[in-house]
Amino acid sequence: MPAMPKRGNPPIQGEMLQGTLDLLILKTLVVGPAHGHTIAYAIEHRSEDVLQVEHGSLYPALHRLEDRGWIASFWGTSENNRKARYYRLTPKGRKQLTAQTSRWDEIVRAVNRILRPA
Amino acid sequence: MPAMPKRGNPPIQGEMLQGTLDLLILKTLVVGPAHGHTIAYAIEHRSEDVLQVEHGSLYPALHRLEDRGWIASFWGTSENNRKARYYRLTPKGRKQLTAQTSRWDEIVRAVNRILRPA
DNA sequence: TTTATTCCCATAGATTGTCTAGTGGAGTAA
DNA sequence: TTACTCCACTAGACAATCTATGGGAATAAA
Repeated sequence: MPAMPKRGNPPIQGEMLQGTLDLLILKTLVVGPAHGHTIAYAIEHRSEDVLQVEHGSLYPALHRLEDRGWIASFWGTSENNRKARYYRLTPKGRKQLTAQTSRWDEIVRAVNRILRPA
Repeated sequence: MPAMPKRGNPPIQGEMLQGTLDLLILKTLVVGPAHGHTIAYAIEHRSEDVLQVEHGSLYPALHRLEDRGWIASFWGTSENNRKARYYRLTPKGRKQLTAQTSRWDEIVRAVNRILRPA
């Protein structure tokens, strides 16, 4: 049986989330380390299911962020007693978060200037 | 000699503009038909040079939008007396503009909920 | 004990949209 | 004639995502 749709409007995937996933992951890790599943769930939940995070996007993103030194990983045990790879924000990642947040704000302002000129 | 940098922060290209270009083109055409050069200039100017539109992105986007029936094209003569392909918004494109605008707003709200929880 | 289910990590291949780096033609100015 | 600007367009590379899997390990059900 196919899964029931979540609710409300169709969730947003790649198409418009592009480039934003990294920012959202960094932000999610501010409160403390987390593993993949938790990160994806947090983003979906805190966006009220508007944003969807597919596994095929999540793991490449995590590896990408780790390669760049913005997050670091270690093995641990999840709340459900499963082996899980935890990610934590590095100092470099914290700077990135600040930078990417203002970049995001700037883009939103710029797009809105076009969509809704004064 | 290399071109001088425009001004202020580095302009935003693809990386974060992704998926937004179509929306911006549609919006630009609301006031009337325009050709490629004008469209790119309008987006850059009205965003106060925050958004950059490369030709290598612009023309594929225009062809894409035309394929989908959201814009239509015709040959004309530019203000500088050059042959130019003008694009105009179709009724279908007008609907798309409305849909994509609220979609954009929804994404911005969702991302902001994560970046700045209440 | 066996089987099914859930949790978690991970990858391969296709697709999409962008970028870089050009080509070419036609009007205009030097 | 030459150089320059305006305008359209393309090829090839690249980056981030998606779809569709696979697989291991803990738990629950049979």
